Amino acid sequence: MTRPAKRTTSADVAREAGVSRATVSYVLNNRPGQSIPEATRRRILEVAERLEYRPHGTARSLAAGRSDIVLLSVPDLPIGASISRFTEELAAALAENGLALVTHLASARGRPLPDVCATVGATAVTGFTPFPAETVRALQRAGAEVILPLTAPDETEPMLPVGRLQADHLISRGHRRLGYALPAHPRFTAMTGERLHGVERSCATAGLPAPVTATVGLDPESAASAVDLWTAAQVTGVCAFNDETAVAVLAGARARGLTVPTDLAVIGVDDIPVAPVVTPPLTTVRFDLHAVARRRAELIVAGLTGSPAPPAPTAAAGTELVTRSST
Amino acid sequence: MTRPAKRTTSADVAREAGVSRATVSYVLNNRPGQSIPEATRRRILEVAERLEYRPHGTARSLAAGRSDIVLLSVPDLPIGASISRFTEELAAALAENGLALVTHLASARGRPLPDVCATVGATAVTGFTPFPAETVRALQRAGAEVILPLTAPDETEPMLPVGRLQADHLISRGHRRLGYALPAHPRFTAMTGERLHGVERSCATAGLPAPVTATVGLDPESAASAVDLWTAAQVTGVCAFNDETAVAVLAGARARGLTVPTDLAVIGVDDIPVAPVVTPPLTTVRFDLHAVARRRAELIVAGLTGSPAPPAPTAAAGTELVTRSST
DNA sequence: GTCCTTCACTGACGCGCGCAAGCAAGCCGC
DNA sequence: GCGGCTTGCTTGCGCGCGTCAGTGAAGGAC
Repeated sequence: MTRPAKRTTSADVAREAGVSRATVSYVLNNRPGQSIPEATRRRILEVAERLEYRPHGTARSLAAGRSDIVLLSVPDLPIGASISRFTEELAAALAENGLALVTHLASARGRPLPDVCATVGATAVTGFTPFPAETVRALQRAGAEVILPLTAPDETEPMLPVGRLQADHLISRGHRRLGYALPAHPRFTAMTGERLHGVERSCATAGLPAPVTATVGLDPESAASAVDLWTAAQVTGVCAFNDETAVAVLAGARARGLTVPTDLAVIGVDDIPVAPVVTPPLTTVRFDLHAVARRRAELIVAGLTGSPAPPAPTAAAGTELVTRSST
Repeated sequence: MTRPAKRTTSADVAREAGVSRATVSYVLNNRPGQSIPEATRRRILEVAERLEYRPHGTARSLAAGRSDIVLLSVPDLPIGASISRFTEELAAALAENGLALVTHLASARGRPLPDVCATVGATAVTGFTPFPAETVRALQRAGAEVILPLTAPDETEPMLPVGRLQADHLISRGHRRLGYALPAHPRFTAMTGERLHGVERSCATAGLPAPVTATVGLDPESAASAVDLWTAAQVTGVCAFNDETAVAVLAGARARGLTVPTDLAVIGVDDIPVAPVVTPPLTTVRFDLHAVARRRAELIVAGLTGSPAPPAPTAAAGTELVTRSST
């Protein structure tokens, strides 16, 4: 709620420095192929500094035909902490390349993604899962040049190693029958598959039966029922979809008089802040979101500049076991 | 990584509909004071639909001198879950008014806020705490028209009721000496003051001594030391800055052989997902971030349109006690 | 003296849009 | 028949910027 307060334009700088706008533009973007004597260059830079000139991104985008805005489509409404952190890491990584991130909640009642893409003038669009072909086309018509993830080979199943790491850890501890705790909230359904798949693979590799899955809500009763199920199936180790679910399993075990980890071992994913201070401290798999976000940012920048994509990191990079007392 | 794929402009629609660009603009923005026969109107709308025309936000912003972008300055790097949720709620609430939110991590190594404001062409800038006067001026020069929060009366201490609610609950349970658990991570320091202040006020009102503060890190040892401090001071009830800290206090109490809530009562803030499944289930204060974000969005929209600000909600609205077994 | 090249710039266009002003046609009152 | 009013448009400007084509002056080659 303040006055418009006329902003300084490159014309102001040009006038003050006694040159034309074009020269100012060349200097400030230090465009190659232009011969500008050091004296002029310094003078322009000095004036720009003094007038606090900042190029108007909107106008620049219009002229250049491309903006510095990346649109992130976030699946549902209330999100887990790790996704939020991914968002922030991505924003930070993009910011280092002069790109701004705008997040769009893809709820049913909200505006469709291509609409938003057009109105903010985004040149790149990202999401957690690949977009349907029709959406991709609509986005392109809306001005998006880079759309990720596509179904590129290195992007297919980034979460699979997480499940493998969980299962391998339990198996190495001698557990022969594993359980898998699925989260109750529907917003996770898109992500559960991969992690569970990783656990199944490890079981198969070790010649063990497939994990016994159970849905665990965030209340003690729900968790206790799941524990009953696992006890009946002689499960001794449980991989949980995430740490919240794991903590619920901990509560369920306690409700049934089981001690962790001797009667039942539990391992989570995420290493949430409370993981070290629950009872017993939770063994978990930490996922290096920083690295994932960074890589995503690199891919976007590469796509925008037309440079080749950076090499893919090894599959399990950034996935780390944090051993505590629950296993 | 796809082709530019020329976008449809309003000129395309105009040509196809056999009218001028201005007419298209008038119809699509259904501008009052223009008399356009229903036939023409329908024809233009139909063509726009058919060509999948979406106005180019960048150009619109340039022409109108104002963008539909709101910039949110987020304090430090890794953020608590509740702040992330606020961000998302705000984005959703703004999206309903056709505004897009871009978040900027105000880290030291990042670009300064006014820079970002200019490059994304934001018309409104928000943050969690009021901006220093100098920053406000720089933002205005960068094109920001609305800057919140200012030190408006209704925005000053939104978190104070949270502390009051915590303390009042413990006092009503008969506790006469309270402790306050401060988080160890420096990123919270800007926010601890208000909540602690609320607790202090309630203590003063009830004629009790000021709360005994202790810093509690997210590890059992740190929490145990704090518990020792409180035990020595005959504290029987602890208000924690947030749920994570509260869970740590729970661990500290257990480490010292105290039972919760009989020996030591604990109350948190946020109602994080694991709150119902820790031992014992955590009593906490839930903060209606949805309402806060909504109100913030309303204030921004009001500021942008020049309409009067909506009435302030009552101070404690949206703050709710969730009673479980830890008190 | 003429021609060519390099240097150091400048003029002007266009990106897609909102909006002020203008303008032809039709109609009305007198 | 004429001035004035409404209706239904159109023409044209400008937002701030990137960028291309051009241009005058200086310097060198012959």
